Amino acid sequence: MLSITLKRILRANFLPIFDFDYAFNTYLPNLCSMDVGICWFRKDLRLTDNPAWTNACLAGQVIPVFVLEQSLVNSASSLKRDVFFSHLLALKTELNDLGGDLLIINGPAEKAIPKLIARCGAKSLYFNDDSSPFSRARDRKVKSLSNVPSHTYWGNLIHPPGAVLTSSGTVSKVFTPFYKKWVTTPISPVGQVSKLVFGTLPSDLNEKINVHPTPLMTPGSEGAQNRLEAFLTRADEYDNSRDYPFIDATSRLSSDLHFGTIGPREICSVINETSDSGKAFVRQLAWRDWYSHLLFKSPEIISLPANPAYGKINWRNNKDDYFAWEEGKTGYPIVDAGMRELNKTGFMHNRVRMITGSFLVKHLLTDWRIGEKYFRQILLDGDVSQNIGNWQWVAGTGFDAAPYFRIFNPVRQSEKFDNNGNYIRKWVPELADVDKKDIHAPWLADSHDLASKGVKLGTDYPYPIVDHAYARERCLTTYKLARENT
DNA sequence: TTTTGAGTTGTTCGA
DNA sequence: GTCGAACAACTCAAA
Repeated sequence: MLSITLKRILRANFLPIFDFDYAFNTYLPNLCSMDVGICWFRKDLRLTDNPAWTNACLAGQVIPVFVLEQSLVNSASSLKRDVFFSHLLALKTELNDLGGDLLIINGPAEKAIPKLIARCGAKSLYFNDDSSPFSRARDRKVKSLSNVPSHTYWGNLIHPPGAVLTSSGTVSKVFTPFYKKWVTTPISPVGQVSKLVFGTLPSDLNEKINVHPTPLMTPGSEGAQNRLEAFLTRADEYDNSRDYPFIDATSRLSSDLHFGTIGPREICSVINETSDSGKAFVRQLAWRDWYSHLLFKSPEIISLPANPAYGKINWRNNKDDYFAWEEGKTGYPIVDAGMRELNKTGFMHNRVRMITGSFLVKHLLTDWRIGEKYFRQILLDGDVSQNIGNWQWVAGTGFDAAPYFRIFNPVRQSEKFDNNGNYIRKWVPELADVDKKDIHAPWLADSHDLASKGVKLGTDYPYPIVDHAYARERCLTTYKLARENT
């Protein structure tokens, strides 16, 4: 449960902490006079800082529903699926504890929601918006087929698309001017849930879910609150330490933000924004909004480079290279460590995401969309808008992206950010005994030294699949050619 | 309309 | 080991 301190802070910040005593003891509504509304949960599996839920509750009797989209469920890794189902069941339990339930029905939503509305005689539909093109197309259909008013909110962002614009009314294509506006835009409060009356659920529609509970994280908003609290104890170190993958300095809230077990405004409200670390962290939430706003305004960036100068890169897309990358067998320890952390846990430290992403795109000249797809499937925080924005950044094709000639040197990065090699040792156990001086580039080490640590290159750990200096030149040439041919 | 200044996260080379 | 410049010009936002 929430600590007393955190609860106090949240209340002080007028966020919608549910006051159950108030709801049940002081407000006794007249059931008959209240309209029924559907609250459609999507990537907002929480009851606090959730404007769709808050407004649905205020409006009348509420029927909470989740629609299982098989295509989405099937495209996620089994781990991501289990984490998601665990969150979903946690929400269901939370609603059960309040005397209600979460109806879980099979999609597609454009059939399921209108059917449910008709079945329940609902008068309105509430949900939180999503900027991904898939979501928007589906939501348009749902709205047009529903025959009742839809009330939608951008509850998963700090500011909605359109709220942070340049003086000419566009979304800034450069981050810093966006951020300057963003950070001075007042955050609109989400109203408080002051009453809650559940409508009668057509329980015969409820689907059964098989979950393999994952030991990786406590599910639901309770788990998310625990993670937020844990982060707050080390948040002062964020600015100094967040770049070092072996240090537990990042918030680890990205997956909760993706599934919506916590809301960004709630996180923002407990961060000390006067400190350097607090500012740096909140700035990351601005990036999150920015990428979402950009995708909302320019849905084509889901598959096309935001910068048309890079529309004609001659990708190699070599399959062997790609699979070596995916499996963490490139021969560059920091790259392999990152990919193995990802494959094992569904998470990768941000610094290492840049290194592995840059390696795939620039060293191997693999189309960024291939890496984007893989990350989105496997990452527990894999989110369309964020993944697109970050991969386009790494590839140099995005808005305000890394310049094409900025090519990460995996060895320099490794020396700089994992100097002792502890991150590598954790995820590439065959190198666990290798000395600090040899671990970043084992192919440069004395083979006898390596052998004494139990490593024979080519047998126990691969040689690098490509030479850095060669790959760097190849990348520069290829990108230059693409620019010239535009 | 024109001008000005700024721009997430790097690398390499030479002094 | 440390420092600054070059990389390659460019685009964008704001004045």
